[in-house]
Amino acid sequence: MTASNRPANGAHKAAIRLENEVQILAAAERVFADFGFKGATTARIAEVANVPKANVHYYFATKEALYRRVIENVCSQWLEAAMTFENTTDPATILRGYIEAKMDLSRSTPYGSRVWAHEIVRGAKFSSDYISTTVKDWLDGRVRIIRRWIAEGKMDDVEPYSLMYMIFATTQHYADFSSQIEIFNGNQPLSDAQFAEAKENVVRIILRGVGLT
Amino acid sequence: MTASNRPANGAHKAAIRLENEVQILAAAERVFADFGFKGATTARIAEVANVPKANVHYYFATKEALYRRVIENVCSQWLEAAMTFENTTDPATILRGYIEAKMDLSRSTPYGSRVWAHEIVRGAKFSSDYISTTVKDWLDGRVRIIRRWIAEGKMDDVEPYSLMYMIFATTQHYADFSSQIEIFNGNQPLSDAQFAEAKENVVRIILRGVGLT
DNA sequence: TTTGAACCTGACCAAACGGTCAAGATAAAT
DNA sequence: ATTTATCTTGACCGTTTGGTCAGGTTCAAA
Repeated sequence: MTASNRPANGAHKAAIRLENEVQILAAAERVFADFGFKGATTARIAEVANVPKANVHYYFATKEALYRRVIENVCSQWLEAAMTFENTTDPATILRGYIEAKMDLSRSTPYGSRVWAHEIVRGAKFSSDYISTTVKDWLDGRVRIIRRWIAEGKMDDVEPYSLMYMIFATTQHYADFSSQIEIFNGNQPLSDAQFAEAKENVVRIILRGVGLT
Repeated sequence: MTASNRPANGAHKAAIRLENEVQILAAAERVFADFGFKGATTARIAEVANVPKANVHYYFATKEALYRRVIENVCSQWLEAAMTFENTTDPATILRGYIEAKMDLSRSTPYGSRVWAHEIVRGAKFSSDYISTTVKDWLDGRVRIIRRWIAEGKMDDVEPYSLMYMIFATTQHYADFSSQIEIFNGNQPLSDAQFAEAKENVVRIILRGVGLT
């Protein structure tokens, strides 16, 4: 663990650790998504990650510690998707960009969203600290931006929290409830074309709904 | 209690059974909502229902059977809320009525919604049969009604499934993610006034979003 | 009053679980 | 070459869990 100026110094061991951690975290995300915190077993996570169970506990002391790491990874991914709010174009473009980014995340990485869903439905027992600080600050910032748009007459006078909750709920629904959507779609996952249409519909209804088209 | 003031015809035994079943089902709904299928324990359900654990298994053979009953109860409640679609007034009134009924259910009985959320996020393992028959038939019926409204030029040409998913997601969000909303609201549950405002905002954004105002 | 069906429950069990550990294997530092 | 630190893993353990069961109680029909 010493800082070294020799490039090859301990690089192999470090690579092993990194690769194992990544592999275990990816497996944990899938298994927690499929079974929730209590339902997921370290044995199953080890099996998916293709390592012995004892090795999971070597890299992550407890199941809870592993779970917390997964939760944090998911949330930081979402906050990145919200960078569109920093742009200085018109509200319609900004909101469209955010909704589309959120929909794309539900499509590309649904597991993380489902872990988050399990966690919140269960009462946010492990993540309430994180939500009440980092996430709340972020949300309040966006709400202020929306209030400014309303004050400037650029959009309808809607309650910004209601709007943001609608965006959260609708976009994440395509990840969290994908099994239900799949059944309604004749036991077929949404095709790329179907998903693109859904995305456009979501954007259109919300933008028009707040008077932005 | 003497035989004379007891109901005739074995009604007392039937009443005992009914009351115990109701009590256990109510407790199960709460516990499943808080912990999911795997995380919930029959011991905890028995404790909340105020009966010995063995009695839970006397009335419901397995934990899975109990869970299935809870799931079905929730869903049939939702289907009832959709009776508004049978009315013969204008689309705006019908949709408003449905959204409001769904929001009210999220407010009055959030536990059932959260059990459903756990179940679907986990992959609908126990409910896929029910969804692909009863629920799908119901949904397809509403979709046909919406398509007719569109054909008659009464509302915008939006994909009806996308619209219904948005209504599902947004209304159920207020039950399923209430712990998150509570944190964003300064660690206070939404007051009646706040919830009424949220409800009105949801109705307004969606109705305007599909061209119904 | 008798009889049998339905209800009740403390005590129990096999299986599954998160986590531990000792002993060995591998890589890095000296 | 030797030592030291990290990585690996099968075997193991105490606890929790869903479910069982025998023996008891209550109720209502005959």
